[in-house]
Amino acid sequence: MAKGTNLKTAELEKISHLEYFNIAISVDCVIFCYHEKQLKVLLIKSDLEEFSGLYSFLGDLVRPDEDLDSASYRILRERTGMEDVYLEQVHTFGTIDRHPSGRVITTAYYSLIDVKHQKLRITNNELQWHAVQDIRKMAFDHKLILDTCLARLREQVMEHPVIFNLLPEKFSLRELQELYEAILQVDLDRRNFRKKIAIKDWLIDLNEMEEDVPHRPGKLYKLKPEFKRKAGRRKAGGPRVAIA
Amino acid sequence: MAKGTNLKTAELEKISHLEYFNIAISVDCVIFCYHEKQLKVLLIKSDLEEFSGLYSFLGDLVRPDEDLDSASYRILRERTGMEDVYLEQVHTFGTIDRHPSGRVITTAYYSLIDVKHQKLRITNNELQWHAVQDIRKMAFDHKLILDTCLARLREQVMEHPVIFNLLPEKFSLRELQELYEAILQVDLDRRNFRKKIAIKDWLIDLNEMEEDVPHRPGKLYKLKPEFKRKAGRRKAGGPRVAIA
DNA sequence: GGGAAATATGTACTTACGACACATTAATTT
DNA sequence: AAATTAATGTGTCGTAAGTACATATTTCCC
Repeated sequence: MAKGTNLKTAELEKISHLEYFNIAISVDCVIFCYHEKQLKVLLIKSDLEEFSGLYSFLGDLVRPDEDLDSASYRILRERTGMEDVYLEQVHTFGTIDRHPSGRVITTAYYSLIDVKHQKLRITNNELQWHAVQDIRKMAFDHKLILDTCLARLREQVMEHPVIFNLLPEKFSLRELQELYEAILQVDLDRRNFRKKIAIKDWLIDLNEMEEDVPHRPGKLYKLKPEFKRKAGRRKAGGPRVAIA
Repeated sequence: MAKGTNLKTAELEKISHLEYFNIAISVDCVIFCYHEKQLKVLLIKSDLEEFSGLYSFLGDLVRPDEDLDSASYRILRERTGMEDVYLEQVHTFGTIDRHPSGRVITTAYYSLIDVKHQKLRITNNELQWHAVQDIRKMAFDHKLILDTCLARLREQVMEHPVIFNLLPEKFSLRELQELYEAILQVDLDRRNFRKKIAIKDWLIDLNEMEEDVPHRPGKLYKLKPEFKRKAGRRKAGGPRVAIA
């Protein structure tokens, strides 16, 4: 009987027998961007017959010689050309029947990227951005993965300055507010919104103005460098004691 | 090239070749209890030479015919005799070198149990409860797992009524407060604490008193049934809009 | 130059948070 | 049985944050 993950010799022998370990492990990347006032994710059309016409997230099997986190970075790099992205593990999905071709356990990561970033290159033209709101069905259990990542994103956005990874370096407060509204699916009062952002003290006023907007331009801001967290093991940080 | 988790025939063939999939997957259970005014976890002494004298969490390899979640339930059932426990997935740890005997990716779950529960049976006398505060080093990367689960527990405890899984059915407000203090490692003001608990409206006043306490007994309460969440896929729930 | 459409800003009300002190009860000791 | 001890139980006030709400200003466009 196995005792913890303390694999004894007997158990190690099992590793060399396929029947005991025919579980594959993959990672799936839920890549969010913000475009045309909508929160979108990067999807690819499934090539399995079972899921014809449905889309799935980008994923791949984890290689024996790479860390789990590295696998998700690799996928991002290979598919988007971007190097320095916000990426966070969300949840691992492991029901027996989630993959029609066999037992595959997958770890989902979510990523936030600036869709206008210079380095972004979607080479594969089977890849498409889909507005989160419009997605009803997906291949595999990917709709569940999407919902789980969305819930996590909403939690994170309430507490941490991660949202800025979806925006270009310089942005206006209107853009920022519209992004919050797109993610949280609520309307926010402009004055209260600005008050709270001011209190957070996350932003630097660039003393520059928007350009090419059809009406009066707003001021541009950027995130203070100390709040830029790309990959994010969430800091354990002392609890703010609000009890419960 | 693999495309998502859409395994093509070519990729499925890889599944039948061990060299591509010699990654084992396990689950580890971080089982918390509350005893003698301390938050404790259930540990077992590692039987690997590399980790002699160190302790690890209970874990086991995931079987091909069980869900990932089921594997953690199985371990809990086998090791504690308990059936209906609070259990939640926390994080998956997948660095290459985390297990000295080979590539093992593990998904950590945390569990909250009432140490005085009638059904609790720790049969194996190699299993011991250790106060979280006293734990310095552990086998594998289990100290990291502990810290991650502790951080998650602290987050959860601030927002959701999960803490009651650590207490017996009936408890006093003092016990509840001491438990919050043990988990969050802070001192709480009794009056403010009671005020907030009252606002939450989680409790039923049983109109009973503590017994066998060395001084004035306090009133006993129990959690309202509608807040009892055993296994907890966290409800996605609409965001409370506090912006950011 | 006038109109349209956006930016920018402040106040009053309400609710939550945090610090803080004293009377009451029951068990224990004298 | 009276006094002591150690806990339970409760309320107020000042401060900070959250919410609702209206008007003046700037720039673009015609």
